[in-house]
Amino acid sequence: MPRISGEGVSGNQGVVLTLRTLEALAHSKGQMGVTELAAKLGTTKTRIHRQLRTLLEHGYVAQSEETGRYRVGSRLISLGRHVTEASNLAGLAQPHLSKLREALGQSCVVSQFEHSGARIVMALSGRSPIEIGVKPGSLLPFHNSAQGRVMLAHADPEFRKTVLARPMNATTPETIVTREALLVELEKVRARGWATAANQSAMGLNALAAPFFDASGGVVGAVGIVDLVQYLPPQPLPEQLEAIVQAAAGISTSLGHIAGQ
Amino acid sequence: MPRISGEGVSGNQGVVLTLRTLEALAHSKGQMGVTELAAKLGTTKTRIHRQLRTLLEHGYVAQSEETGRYRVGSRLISLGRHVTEASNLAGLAQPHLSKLREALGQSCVVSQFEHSGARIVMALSGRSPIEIGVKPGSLLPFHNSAQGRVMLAHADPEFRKTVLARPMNATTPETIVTREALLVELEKVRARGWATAANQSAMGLNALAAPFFDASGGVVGAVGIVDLVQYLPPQPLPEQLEAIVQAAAGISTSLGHIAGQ
DNA sequence: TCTTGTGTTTCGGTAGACGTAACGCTATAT
DNA sequence: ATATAGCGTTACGTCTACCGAAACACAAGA
Repeated sequence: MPRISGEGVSGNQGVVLTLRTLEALAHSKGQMGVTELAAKLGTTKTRIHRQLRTLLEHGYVAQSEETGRYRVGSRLISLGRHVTEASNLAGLAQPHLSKLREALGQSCVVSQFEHSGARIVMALSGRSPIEIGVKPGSLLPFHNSAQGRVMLAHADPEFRKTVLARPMNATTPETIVTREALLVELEKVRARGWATAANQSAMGLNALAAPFFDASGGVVGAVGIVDLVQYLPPQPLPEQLEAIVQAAAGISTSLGHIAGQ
Repeated sequence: MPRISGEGVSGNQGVVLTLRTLEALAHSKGQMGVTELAAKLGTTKTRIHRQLRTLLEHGYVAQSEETGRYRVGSRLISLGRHVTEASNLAGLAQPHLSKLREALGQSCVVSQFEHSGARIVMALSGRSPIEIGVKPGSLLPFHNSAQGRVMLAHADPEFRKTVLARPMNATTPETIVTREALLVELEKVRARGWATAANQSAMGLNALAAPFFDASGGVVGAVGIVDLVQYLPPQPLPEQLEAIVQAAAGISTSLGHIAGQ
């Protein structure tokens, strides 16, 4: 007999499987097989297969012609574009960034997590007559920038592993370029929730960054300040730390993240 | 008796309604009611309501506490982020942009459609010693930029209407600032598939842009070139037109768009 | 106060989704 | 070569979980 509604369980239950399937496909960078999905989602192959058939027919997923595995489809991408546009990271982060600039007077930056690094989304230049900052649209490497490090530290462990396997170039004599050293640094960063990068991308330059997260707990991007080491020491001032952490927390909240993991 | 599979109809059918519901919510900027959704999707209130209940329980949609209407939820936003990241407009467009720069030697730009204007995603500067271009991350207005105009011309008619109702500032004496004149220009742009903007954002400057689309046929962004009017006349050269249109078509194809609307 | 609109709930019947099990097929290992 | 193991896919009968029509509770106007 059907459980009508009562409490807790209600509505369609096939739907949640579908959405979890799409989530799994979206989170996995490449393609996924039926069996793999069934195992990951704890259900039978048949169910997954039927769902995928339907999704395939409507263009939400696509199937590799040769391997038979499935990947995100064009219609889902289109949906994703509309959704992210509605959420609008730049607009959401702007008040927090302005407040940060107001409080510290230094160059402030918001960047977004991408698989190839930290993409600068927005920047406000500091009050100092000397222009220190990064250009919007540019991509910061994971290994030698505060923004990149703090994202990598909070990213999916498996993804972190693949990044650490990539070769790292030294932009200064002090740049961390060995897998082991960076691993140690990242562990420290993850534990305290913020990262610095003194003399890492250029001598005399430092940055301080903290991550923000969305509702699912995944890291979306980072907010940070950039300045000369003289004004932003390797061990940042308490007010700088507090301001950054607060700004990051504010953006997280705006993104629907519930504090406390 | 169940129609097993046969041809045409197969798989779950509740799923497609759910996804169409999410699409409807994503496309409408604000919130939507149960009745409204039911009418739009051609089904009963009951069905929609149950779907929404399930989606609500899992965080894919959110419900306004006071009006009872529904909007996109945090978890869907998170999904959208992952999906769009996987599609990666910047990476996709890069080869086409490089080819364009190669062919014309002028400053080339890719921008993405946003509700407040054309957001510059990527730019390559030209071969000329004089630096002409736009900075990545900046936002071009709809009314006085070629990129903005070509997007607006191909955007949803209703959205175009709301944009045209907004006040427009004149950045040069020649800038089109009246609703009627812009409407005429947009109609021309839509018909021929490309836009220019000579002396519109600054005197002596011109731009040429063509739009690209995703699989659903919606405009995603535009690719364009920027140069002095001297080198990019109000009526662009045939080779410039051809190169731009080809680049745009190439990006469309990469995005899964099937040529011919 | 009556009407007309919301979003929400109930309820029985049925058709559509479910699991089990078998099918081709391709690679890998024997 | 041959056997094995894994993949994505299909078949089919059971049964459950979704569906539609109609009623409900509440809000806003007339």
